[in-house]
This record gives sequence, C-alpha cells and structure tokens, in this order.
Amino acid sequence: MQVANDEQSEKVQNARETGKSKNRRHLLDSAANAIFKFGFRGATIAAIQQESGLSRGMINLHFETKENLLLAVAEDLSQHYHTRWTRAANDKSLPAAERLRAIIQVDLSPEVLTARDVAIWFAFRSEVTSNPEYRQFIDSRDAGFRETIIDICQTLIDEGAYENANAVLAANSFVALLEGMWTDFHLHSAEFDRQKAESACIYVARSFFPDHF
Amino acid sequence: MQVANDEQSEKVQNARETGKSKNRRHLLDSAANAIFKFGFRGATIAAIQQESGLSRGMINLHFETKENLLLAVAEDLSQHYHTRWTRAANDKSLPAAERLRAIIQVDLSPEVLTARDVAIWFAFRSEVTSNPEYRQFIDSRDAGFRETIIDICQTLIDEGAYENANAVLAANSFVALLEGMWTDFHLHSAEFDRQKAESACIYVARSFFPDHF
DNA sequence: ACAATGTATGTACGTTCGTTCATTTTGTGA
DNA sequence: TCACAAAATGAACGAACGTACATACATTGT
Repeated sequence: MQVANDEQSEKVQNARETGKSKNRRHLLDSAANAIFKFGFRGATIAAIQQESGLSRGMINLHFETKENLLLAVAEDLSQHYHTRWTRAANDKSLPAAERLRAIIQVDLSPEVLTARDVAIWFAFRSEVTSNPEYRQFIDSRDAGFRETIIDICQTLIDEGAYENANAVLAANSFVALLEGMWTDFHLHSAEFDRQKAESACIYVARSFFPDHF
Repeated sequence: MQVANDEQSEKVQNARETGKSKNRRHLLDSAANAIFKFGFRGATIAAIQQESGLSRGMINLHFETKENLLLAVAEDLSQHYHTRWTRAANDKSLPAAERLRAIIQVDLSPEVLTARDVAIWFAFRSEVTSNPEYRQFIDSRDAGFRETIIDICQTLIDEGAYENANAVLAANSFVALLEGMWTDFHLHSAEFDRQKAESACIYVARSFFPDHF
C-alpha cells in the first residue's frame, strides 16, 4: 500500500510522514512473519508486537483494528504477486511460448514462491468461506490470469495447428498445475525442487504444444 | 485349558458405550462444521458446543483438550480420504489407464471433494508450518499416493512405448493438477464444474498417453 | 522559540478463551 | 432393587485476547 499523499505526483514526505509509513510497512511485515511463525490463530496482537519491536498501541494507531491489519497483509501479498505475473505476461515482444515459460518461471521463482508467503496464502484461503472479505485478495490467479493463459494457449494452438487441442482445457490445466506446485512447495518445502517443478510444467507444455517446447 | 476370548475380540457395546462413541462422533462432525462455518479461529469451544447441542464439558471429557479434538478431526478427514483413493487405486483387475481415471474421478467426486472438507484441509494445511503435529494428517497425497501414480504412469509408458516420456514428471504433474483442482473448487465452488475439471485432467492424460485416453 | 499537531507508548479494561471440577443423571452388575 | 461407576452437565476460574485511552514524545508551521 502506498502512502496517500495530497499531491499524487509529488512525494513531499516530511520526516514525520516517512517515519509513519515506515512503521506501517514494518507492521505489515511483522504481521506476515507472525502468521508464518505462529499460524493464523497464533498471530495475536502480542505476537505481532513482539515481532515488530514496536509498541502495543501501534497496530490500532495504523490500522484501527487487528482485522484491518490482516486485510492489509492480504492486500499487500496480492499486489506483490499481481505485479510479478503481469510483468512476465505482458511483455508483448516475446512470442507466446516464451511468455508462458516466463509465467511458469515467475510462479516458481524464489521471489514469488517463498515459504512465508505461501503459508500466508493458505491462511487467508482457509478462512475465505467464513470471511468473504478475504476473497478479493486471496484470489491471486483471478480471471485476468486465467484469461491471459487462455489467450496464450489459443495463440499456440493456432500457430502450431494442433489437432484436437482446446485452449480452455489446456489453460485450466496450467492454472491448476501451478496451484498444485504451490501446494507441494508448502507441504514439502524441504524436498521441493524448483527445477523439477518447472520441468514438470514444461513437460505438460511440451505434451500440449510439442512444436513449441 | 481355557481360551481367552473375552477381551478384544468382540465389541459388545453397552448402551452406555454406544452412547459415548456416538457423542464422540457427533463432536467430530460438529467441530468440522464449526471450522467450515467460522474458520479455524472461529472454531471455539463455544462455537463447537453450540453446533453440537451438547454440553460444554463434553469436549474435554472426550478429547481432554480442544487441540486433541482438532487433531482427531484431521485424522478423521485423512482416513476418510485415504480409504477412498486406495479403494479406487488398488483394483488390480482394472487396466492402468482405468485406474488412473478412477483416481481422478474419486478425487473430484462429491464424496471426496466437498466444500466443508476442502475448507478443513486448507485450515490444517495453513498451520502446518507453525504446528508440525498436523503434518501427519494433512498430507493426504502422501508418498503412497504419488508412488501409485508413478507406477501407473510407468505402466502406461511401457504399454504405449511413448517416446520422451517420463513417469515421474508425468506423475508429479498429475498430483499437482489434482491439488490445483481442489484449490479451484475451494475458491470458486459456485462456478466449479466437476465435469470440466475431469475433462481437463483427461485432456492432460490424453496429451501424455494418446493411445490410452 | 513555542504553541499546535501528529505520532508513539504502555497501562488498564471488559470480553472471551480453554479448562477445571463439583454436581447431577444415567446405565450396569450383583 | 440397589449400590456403584461411568457419563454428562454447566457454573466458575485464571489466562489471554483486542481495544481504548491518558500520557509522553517528536515534528511542524508561525
């Protein structure tokens, strides 16, 4: 979350404002760490405060309520992921096959697929049925992501003139495949091998589009 | 000589014993419902008690602690899933391709893939990093599952003499694919279509093993 | 330099948490 | 039938929860 200044173009932050936004940022990280270390249930005000090293009242000063802080963590995570995959997917100079490869690589990169962040994804997703407010943030692979993959698959099918191919089915498979890799990483992060995961994804891509991969 | 048959062999349940185990079973379901309705954090003693209609002390009587009850819920869920997929996978009379199809179908069936159970899977998985005791139960697709899929894939590769095929990569893809379908179902249960999900899985299977699917 | 204003602190408060346990109810065996 | 034991109950407890708020500190504009 960016600091909302009066003037959108200029960032004339005084020492006071920079200090405040710095603490806000620090609280987001501390809350994320607390969720990772102690789980959703263990991420209490006391735990987050101890993690941050700041004072107890800080959370309510910056976020009013603890729930608002958690929502801000989810939003932060969502934005972080969104900027990464769109950066990889929207490089129109690359051919479709390379864009698909780039999306896969980003999804499995140490920048996106971290033990902490994936644990937090799971935490919010676990309560999405009981707390619908989380939905807007946890649905990282939203309609836009899926549609992008569909477009790429359709392009590849057209380029390769593959018979009996189906862009929607192929795209759904890819989305599920990537989700499943995240799950595997979350549950077996010690044995997880990013290279093998990528190989499996490319293996699927080659099966779908043998002339491209 | 006297045969010691009185103990352990038969379960002559009293009305008292049946009543107790009935309440235990009821508490497991009530706890599961509470997790589904209110999330892991909202599944308090009070919530579970209200859900069950039983008295407050019941939980501690049957499970000592609330955490034990949660562990029992995880164990119950794990066993339920395990019996289902093994039943589908171990029918040796079926050819390998049909066994793979059966596993896919079970995984996506209304018996296994329910909104409540998947939400509970996510709940326990979300805290597996902070509470290692959960690991033994939440790893539904354990080594046995993966190895079974690998075996099936290897059999199919041998049967079809597919070139450039790799059983491990194919199996990892299938496991991730099924996990991803669960995630999709969890996040978009309203729009989720079991038939389309199965079609996507079969689409992958056909891409891997065109002579079999 | 100095009010004014925004930021930071930590104690205090009411609520809710999980657990305990004295009591009541129910089923069992003699 | 009756003494006994197991099962079930719910009020009571200390601990931990999130929040409110009086206070202290730091930065700003004049």
